[in-house]
Amino acid sequence: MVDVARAAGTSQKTVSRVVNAEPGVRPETIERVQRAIAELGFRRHDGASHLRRGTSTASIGLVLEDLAGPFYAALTAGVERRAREHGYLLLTGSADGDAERAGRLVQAFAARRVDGLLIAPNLVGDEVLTANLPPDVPAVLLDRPSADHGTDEVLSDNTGGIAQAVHHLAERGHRSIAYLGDDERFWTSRQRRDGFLAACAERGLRTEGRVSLGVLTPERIAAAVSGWAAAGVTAVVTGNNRASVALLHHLHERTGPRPAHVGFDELDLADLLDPPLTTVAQDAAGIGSAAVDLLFERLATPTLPPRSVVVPTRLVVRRSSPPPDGASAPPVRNDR
Amino acid sequence: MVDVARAAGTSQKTVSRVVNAEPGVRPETIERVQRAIAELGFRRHDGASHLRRGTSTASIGLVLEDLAGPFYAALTAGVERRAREHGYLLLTGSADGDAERAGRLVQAFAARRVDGLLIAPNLVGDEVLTANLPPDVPAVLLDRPSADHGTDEVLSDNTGGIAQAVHHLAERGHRSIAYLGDDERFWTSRQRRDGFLAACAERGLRTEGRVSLGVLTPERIAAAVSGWAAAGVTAVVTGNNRASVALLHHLHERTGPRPAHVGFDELDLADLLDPPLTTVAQDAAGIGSAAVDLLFERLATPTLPPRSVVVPTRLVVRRSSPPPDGASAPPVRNDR
DNA sequence: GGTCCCGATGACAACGTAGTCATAGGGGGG
DNA sequence: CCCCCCTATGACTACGTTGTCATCGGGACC
Repeated sequence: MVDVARAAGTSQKTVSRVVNAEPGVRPETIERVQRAIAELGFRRHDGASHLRRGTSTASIGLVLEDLAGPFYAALTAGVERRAREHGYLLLTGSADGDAERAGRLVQAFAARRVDGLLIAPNLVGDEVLTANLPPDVPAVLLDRPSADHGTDEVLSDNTGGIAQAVHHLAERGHRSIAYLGDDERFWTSRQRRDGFLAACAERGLRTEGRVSLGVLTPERIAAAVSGWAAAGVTAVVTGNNRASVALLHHLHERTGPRPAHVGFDELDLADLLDPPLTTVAQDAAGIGSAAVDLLFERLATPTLPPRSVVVPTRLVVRRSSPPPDGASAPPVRNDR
Repeated sequence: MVDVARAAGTSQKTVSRVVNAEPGVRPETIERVQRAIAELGFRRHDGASHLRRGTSTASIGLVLEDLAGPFYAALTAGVERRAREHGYLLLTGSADGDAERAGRLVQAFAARRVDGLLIAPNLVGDEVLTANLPPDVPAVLLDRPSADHGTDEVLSDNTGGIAQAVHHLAERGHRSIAYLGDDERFWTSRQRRDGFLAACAERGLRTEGRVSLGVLTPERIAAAVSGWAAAGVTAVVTGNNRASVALLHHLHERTGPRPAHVGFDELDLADLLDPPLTTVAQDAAGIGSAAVDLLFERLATPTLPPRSVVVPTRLVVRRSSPPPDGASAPPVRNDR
């Protein structure tokens, strides 16, 4: 601005006025300053401006588990869209399963003075965040709750979504349903398993020996599926995208009767599979934009109590979940 | 730092020394300062630090077409990983097909004083970027060249990848191959079409009436496919992910003989489709990390001439590209 | 003509940090 | 015992910007 002022034959303060479109500058002065700005290629230094103004940086930080997965990509898109609507910029980073890395990201974002943080890594425990998150930086947890409920959070309706899957299968006549979950270090894996157990209990369905949670190795899946076949299982619910794909691979390479299958979380090509996969679709973009909304509300009113938003899921019935062999779908119950 | 200094009974400058681990501070002083930092919850203001130091902000800006697509998600992951290895933070934004929005993103990133820009939106013309990109901010174009070759660029080997697909089909005995491309406003759509024409010419294959480029409406695809069937087409190459999916949907809802199909760009579930789809896989993450490498090289040596990096593709043969009916695969030619 | 007021502009300080240089205190060598 | 040098520390200033207040000139009004 000093250089521009010299070129325009005015003071640095007047340049500031022109740059910020403040009133009370003569039109011809504005003209001179703008010409000088164009000639010198001047750009305002936003960092210095924020420093002096003491205002926010109009940016938020997003910590993810990984950037490439479709769920996180859709979530990021939802976050970025809503943030941009507010004129905010988005900083992103992925933890890649490393709690220390997540902590460093949180600290780096905080040092950049982001206005708030959105924290989604599923494999990282609370302790790292509470150790790294400065108390004056508002944060929203995504897709996972905080243990002490001190922060806002946005969750998928895991329990309800799994219940949708179980009820759908039960209404089609399945009486022996299994659950295949991902690594139990994922909170969502455990949460959805619990939802599965609850929904089965509500339906009076047995679950003993029908639940498998853990790292998705082909061996574990093969063992689980063959055990289930022996137990008369006719339908499987998979607890996330990766579990769905793992089961599909297993079934793909194997002959014999195919259990009905409902997958939690939508797959891009679900309707092109053979058979097209019935899924419980999560609204990843909706989770992202809801989180941004929570964050802005908290920035406006820091004294709000911690809130928890549950984003509904949607059952997308395709052809992978027919009634079991020999049974036709019973009439739909009317009590729900 | 002033507050910390008061609490520690020292000067602000000594706090700065402790924070930056500068030598020449007595251990007990360090101790006192660190205690005060912990008590007050002090964090250094990175923006002020960068301002005073006059150094870079250790951040780069990434402008994408959209954040949710699998190609862009993988690309972002590659960028973020490499940037983090250098201790850089990543700002992201999507243009969503809007050139003006892309320009605003470029300006916002430049005002934040990012050290460099990575620009990937495929639907946006050069003019917006040249109008918005300050000459002193290094930029790398991704997945699309610049018209005037003034900036570095990283491209997929579109021509070579399409040639891989054509040669693969030709070697299996196909003599009448068609190309289905996405909206021709995408530079990659046109580039891959040209690659298709060149590869067919090299093989002596006719292309008249076998190339369809444009918005992927079901109507256009149906018209193209039925036209091709009349022309004796036995194999189709699709020019990107969306074209592959569109064609798969069309084939899925239609009976009759199924042409062989090779898709440009990998699909997550390609091997679970029926039949599993032969693809030309792009290395999206490799494109991203190569772009970051180019950027850092230019930051180190601003006088480098503009460079163009072509990232190779990889043909993944699956079962959607068998020889045409009645033909067995001829022996593989040895001249290549 | 004097006073008041308003529009336009500039001088100065401050945001939080780090570089430069000065200074105080202490120990060793002459 | 004096001087020198080294260690530890602090005062001051600048980075680029904006808020505050002062100043200057001119026109309107009495």
